[in-house]
Formats: sequence, structure tokens, C-alpha cells
Amino acid sequence: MQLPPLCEAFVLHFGEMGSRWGINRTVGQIYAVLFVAERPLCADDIVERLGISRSNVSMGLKELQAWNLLRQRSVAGDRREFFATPDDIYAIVRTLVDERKKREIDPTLTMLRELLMRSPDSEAERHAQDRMREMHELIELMTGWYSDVQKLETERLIQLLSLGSKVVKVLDFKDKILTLPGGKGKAARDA
Amino acid sequence: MQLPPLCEAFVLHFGEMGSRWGINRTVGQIYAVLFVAERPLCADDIVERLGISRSNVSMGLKELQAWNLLRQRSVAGDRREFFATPDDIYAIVRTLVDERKKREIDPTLTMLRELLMRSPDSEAERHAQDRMREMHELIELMTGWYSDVQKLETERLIQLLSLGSKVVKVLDFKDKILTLPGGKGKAARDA
DNA sequence: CTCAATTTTCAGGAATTCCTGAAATATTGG
DNA sequence: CCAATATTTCAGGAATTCCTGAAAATTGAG
Repeated sequence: MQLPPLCEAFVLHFGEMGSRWGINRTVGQIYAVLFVAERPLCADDIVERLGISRSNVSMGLKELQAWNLLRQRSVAGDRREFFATPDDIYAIVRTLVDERKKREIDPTLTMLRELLMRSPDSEAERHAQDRMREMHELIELMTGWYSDVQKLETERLIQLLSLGSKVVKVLDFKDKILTLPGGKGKAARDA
Repeated sequence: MQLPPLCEAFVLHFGEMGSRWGINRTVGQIYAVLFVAERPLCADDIVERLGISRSNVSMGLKELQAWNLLRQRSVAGDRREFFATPDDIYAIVRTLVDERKKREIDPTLTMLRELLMRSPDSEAERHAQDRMREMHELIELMTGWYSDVQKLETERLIQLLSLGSKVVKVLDFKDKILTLPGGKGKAARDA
């Protein structure tokens, strides 16, 4: 591996973590290399840095592109393609979550709905459906929250996350205000 | 596979999804079987339902126990051990997130902090550290939010998630109240 | 303590996933 | 259209992960 020590440590860890999340180690390493790179890299840059075969890099990049995780850049007077990760790390996370949702959560919701439509043929199936219903509700709750929060600008999102569970206190505060005799008007009801 | 069709479909899907998340397919199936089961199951029940070897079940159960995902039940007058998933699906998700955080996120934070302490030996390393710093901040933001929200009772959590980004409106509302000339007192400032 | 029931361990074969080099395909400056 | 450069595909070997049966270890009733 032809990388400065700091980068190498990062890349190795990232590859390791990737493989625990169902991502091929090499693909994780390719992403890590691009993530810390100062400039867009071409495939051969990655070959050199990771010491893996050109074809492996090609497949890895294709995989990352299928996940929408790369920006493709052209360099004037150079035929090769250059790749970079988005500069905005929040955009990266949003993409990751969106893609994972699309590929894994949505099909799971579809499957659950389909199974919940069927009429159970036994007590065992009836109970299984109850459990599936709980799971379906929970996933809907979480994806609903996400699809809502996802629309916020990053600034707002950071504000919200920083607040953590303190929002609950704000909610209490709102309730308090709203239940005051002669409570507030439109602004309060909208909130 | 010796399962009613509804359960079989669920178990197969779950195993498939598990393997995309870095969980051995069989382990995912074992969990799924337990999740929809009407009563705690012993290892041989699982062997029968999934049609896999006894030793494979033993290893799978051990793995799930290491993840804190099982409840162990005794049946009077029976030496065998029986296993079940927690009844409360929210508890399941909390455990899952906690364990994943402990095993993957926390070590990543440690690694990032360690690399951020080192003094960079080149422009490349300096830039890499900038990127790592961004990543570190983002992960801290998210885990901070989680460790905060995690403390809420389930009721409260559901309330919060249901609200989605509408909380932002509540925050605006709060700001509005607070910036009114002669704004509210302690209650408002606390929120 | 003994013994039968139950669970765990683990070596090695099966299955799967990963990676490579060679060949095919695509692209573009001239 | 050619030739040089760049990228992709893919068969098959390498590496890894998974699973099994046999044997060892553990457990607890008698």
C-alpha cells in the first residue's frame, strides 16, 4: 500500500468496517482513499495507492457509482476519468441512507405488507403476522421520520440533532403554552 | 424448511437482508424464526424448522447471545434451554443499535481521534486530517443525538419520531415567543 | 458419583465471495 | 479511420466464510 501512514491507517480501518457492513473490503478501501485524497484520482492512482489490480479497481468504482457515491471529474487534456467523493459529508451520508433504504428497507416493507394481506391458516401464522405488524409499524415510523428530516437543510438538521432529546422539553413547553387559558393563535397551532 | 408459508417467506427474506448487513444468513434466519415463534424454542426446534445442522444452530445462538439479542427461558421439567426474542420490538432495536455502536462506531471514533492527534508530515496528510475531522464531527453529532434520544421512554420516542421535521416548527415557535418584547420567563428559557 | 441427555467445539470439506490477468470493448486525438 | 490509450468483462484460481458430523465437554437427575 503506497500511502502516507495516516491515510493508510484510515483506509485499513475503513475497509475493515466496510466488510462488517456487507461491503467488500476493497470497495471500502477505494472509497476511503478517495475520501481523503486532495484531488480527484484516476483508476491507476488507486491501483498504485492500494496495490490491487486494475480490474479490481474498475469493478469497485462501478459498484460505488451504482451507489451514487462518486463524483466524476474531467481533467483538461487528459483522457482518463477522475473520481472524487462529494465534498459535503452530509450529502454523502444522505446518499448512503437513501440508497440503503431503497435497496433494503423498502423491499422489506413491501414484503411485510404482502404477508400482512394474506389470511393466516393457523394460530402460528396469526401470531407471526402480529409480530410482522409490529415490525412494519416500527419501520414505517422510522422511515417516516427520516423522509421528513431528510428534507431539512443541513443547517437545520445540525440544529435538530444537536438538541437531542431536549426537543422534548420544547414540546412540553409548547403544550404548556397551548393549554394556557386563552392560548395563542395561529402561530402556536401551526407548530 | 419446516415452517408455515407465511413464516417461511419472512424467514427467507430476513436471512437475505441479514447477509447484506454483514450478518450470516443462517444467523438471520434463526433470529427470524424466534421472532415470529409463538413460544420460546429450543435448539432442536430450530433445527427442525430451518433444516440445518444442530451444531450450526448452536453457533448461531451463541452469536445472537453475544449480541444480547436473546432471552433465555427455562421450561419446568425440561433440561433443554429455550430461547426467545424480547417481546418489545423497541427494546430489540435499541439493543441492535447499542451493540453495533459499541463494536463499530466507537472504535472508529477512537481511531479517528488517534489519527487526529498525530502531526501531519505532508500536505496530503494535512488534508486527510481535515477530512477525518469532518467525519469525526459528524459521527459525534449523530451518536450524541442517539445517546440522548435513547434515554427517552418508548412513548416519548414515538411521539418525537412521529413529529418528524415538524419539531423544527416548534423550535421556530419557541424562538418567536422568546424574542417577543417582554418575552417569557424561566419556562421558555429552559426549553 | 454415574449416566444419559444436551450442548459445544472444531477439523476439514462445501459453498461463496473475491481478485487477477488476459482479452475484448470503448474512446478520442490526429 | 487508425492507433494509442483507457476501461470493462469474465473465466478460473485464491481466499474467505460457512456448515457439518464426530467427538469432547457439560449438565443435572437419580
